This record gives sequence, C-alpha cells and structure tokens, in this order.
Amino acid sequence: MREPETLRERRKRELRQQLSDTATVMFLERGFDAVRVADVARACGVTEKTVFNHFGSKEALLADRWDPQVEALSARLADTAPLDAALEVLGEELDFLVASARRHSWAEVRRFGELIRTTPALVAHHRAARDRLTEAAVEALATRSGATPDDPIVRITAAAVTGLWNVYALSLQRHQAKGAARAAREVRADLARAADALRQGL
Amino acid sequence: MREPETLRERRKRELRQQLSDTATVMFLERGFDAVRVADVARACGVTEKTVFNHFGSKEALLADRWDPQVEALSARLADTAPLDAALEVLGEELDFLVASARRHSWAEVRRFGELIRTTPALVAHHRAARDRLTEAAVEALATRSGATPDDPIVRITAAAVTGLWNVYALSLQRHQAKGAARAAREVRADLARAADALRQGL
DNA sequence: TCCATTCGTTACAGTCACTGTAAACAGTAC
DNA sequence: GTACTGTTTACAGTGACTGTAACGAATGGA
Repeated sequence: MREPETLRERRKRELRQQLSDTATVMFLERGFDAVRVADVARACGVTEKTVFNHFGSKEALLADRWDPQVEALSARLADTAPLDAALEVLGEELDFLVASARRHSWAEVRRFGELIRTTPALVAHHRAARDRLTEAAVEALATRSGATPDDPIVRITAAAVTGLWNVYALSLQRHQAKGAARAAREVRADLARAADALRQGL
Repeated sequence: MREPETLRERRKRELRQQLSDTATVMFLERGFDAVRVADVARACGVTEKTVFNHFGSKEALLADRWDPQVEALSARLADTAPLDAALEVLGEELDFLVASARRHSWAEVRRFGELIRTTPALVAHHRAARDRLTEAAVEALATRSGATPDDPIVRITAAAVTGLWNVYALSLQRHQAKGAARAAREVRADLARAADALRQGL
C-alpha cells in the first residue's frame, strides 16, 4: 500500500526536519525571541519564504509533542474509558521524557519546558494545541457514545479529561528538581489523584 | 476613601472607553482583520502609538466580558461550592446577554459571538482569557481549602469548573437560532446537566 | 532521450502589529 | 507664575507574514 517515496518528497521531508531541528536548537540556545526566522533560514541555506512554505508560523518550528499526543488520545478513547485513556497517554509521555533525559540530559529537557513556559508566543501556541486535544477528545467520545459532538456531557467530559494535561504540566514543573525518574513517579501519583477526584465527583 | 477623579484621569478613562467602543463597532462592521489599528486611531483623532499606550494589543481593544467574569468567579468561590459558583456566574452572563439583546438586538449579540469565533486572533485571545479564569479559580480554591495552588485536586477542580465555560460557549452557539430568551433557557439546562455529570463523577 | 508538466525555491516588494525615543504639550501642585 | 508630571506626538525602526512572478529541478510519459 505504501508508495515508495519519491526524491522530491524525501528532500521536502528532510528539509522540514532540518528546519525544525535547527530552529529548536537555536531557540534553546538564544531564546525564542532572539532568533529571527531569517536566521533559521540562513542556517539551513534557504530563504525565509521557504520556511513559511513549510511551517505556518514561527512557533510551529519548535519540535513539540502535541501531534503524537492528540493522535494517541484519539486512538485510546476508541476503546478505553476516558480517564484511563488520558492516564495512559500521559504515562507514555512521561516515559518519553525519561528516555529523552537519558539521550540528552534532564537539564536539557527542563530547559525545553522552561522555554515554552516563559515565552508568551509559545504559551499561546501551547494553548491552541490543548484545544486541539479537547476537540479530538470530543470527537472520539461522541463517536464512541453515539452522541453528537454538541452534547454537553461529552463536552464536559472532554474538558475534564483535558484538564489532566493541566495537572501534568504543573506537576512536572513542581517536581522537576527531583530528577527525571523521581519526578516522573511523583507526576504519576498526582495524575492518579486528580483522576480519582474526577471519578468520585467534585 | 475614594479620591475625586482628576481631569487627567477622566480624560484618560474617556479616551480609553472611546477607543474600545469605536474599535468594537468597526470590528463588527468590517471584520477584525480589515480594520487596522491606525484606522481606529484616526477615527478617534489620535495617533496609533496612543492606542498602544492604552491597550497592549489590537485584540484587547475589543470590549469583551472576561474581566468581570474572572472577578465574579473569584468572588463567588470564596463562599460557594465551585460548581454552584460557576453556574451562578454563567447564569448572570446569560442575563447580561439577554439584556444586551434588548438594548441592541439578538442578531447583534450573535454577530459579536460569530466575530470572536471566526477570527483566529480573537480565538487565541479568548483562550488566554480562559486561562486567566482557571488561574483565578485555582487561586480562590486554594485559599478557601487551605491547600497550595500546586495541589492536583485544586488544579483538576479548577480545570473542570472552567470546562463549564466550554459547554456554555458551544451550547450558546448551538441554541442561538431559537432567540435570546429560549436560547438562554436551553443553555442553562445544558450547563446544569454538565455540572451534574461533574458532581456525580465521570 | 526528449518534452511537457508539476512543484518547490527564490527574489522582491509590500503590509501591519508593535516598540523605543525625544520633543511638544497639556494638567497639577506649590 | 513656575516647576513638576504624565500623555500625546512625530518619527524611525523591527520582524512576522503574504503575494507574485520567474526560475530550476524532479517527474512521468512518448
């Protein structure tokens, strides 16, 4: 079923990757605002316009983990209870973080989080991604339950589930000083407590 | 306790109001993107720079209802259970909408919502406001319960409560064609259902 | 192997939100 | 009246993002 990749497609994919990787490193080194899109373009030997042909905005250059998470959540929600689905996805995300910490360093991972948290434009981008997550949850929950995506129960469930990402982000920030493994454990515990609260009712 | 307002202060307040009102009308008439900040400035007999002295961004020019809602929610949460507090605030917001519909017209109110929903920059602004709401809820809940603002239970509660604004927005959109009074009633019902779901547990 | 089409890159010109600064110009306090 | 203070202005920038036309290189078919 999978067509062999044509040369044009490979070049495109590789350039895209190079742009994103280069930009991410530059952002981490100098800060998001201190890097101009033209800088990233020059570093990759292309025109500024080319960058915008590949990415819709400067923020989109940052290699973040949102798309995989949205996809993972959608997939899980098809056959798992909402809260469990969220906990599984976030658990995998923690695994990914710990693995990243091994590949690079925990300090690097922390700096990445810090960058997102302290850059207004990236915070906004982050919020947009969260909305995409909620929308995906609504979609999946509606499909599963046979309700319309307008159903208030579906909506509030999706919102509550997405709230766990809130807890995740803050808990991670809170426990990060304890090191990768320990932090991951604490975050898991916080998430479990939050999920229990939702299960039991407010 | 209240100092009499000096002339400078009055001028400032009035200009600010004029800028916001003028901009809002222009946005509704021509669309957000078709109005340049310089246009608003010119319409008010002032420089573009002056506009930015009063408002931090073009989006902030739009007269929205977020600040009062954030304040109202904070206040209620001090002495009311979270879900009830949210329902009361949103109920008052519906009253306000119905009153606005009487003052202007329901069509006008709908166009305002449409403007916000269809303009990406305003959607983003809206998301930022929602975060402020959540943050205010966290603050109030933590104070009330004696927990820290980092507490996962506090966080998830705040997120779930803020989720009701999600339901509100969508429910309003869904029922708007039925007219102000009827729509308000339906939205109230949807909110009550969503709140019950949270109370009972997911 | 040649040709036509397709598609990404480039050069270039432009828009517009937003910023910094210094000078002019109030209102305010004494 | 005079010094002080806060706001507006004129002006000159920055940088993200867009549209367009020309160019060149991969592609698919003859």
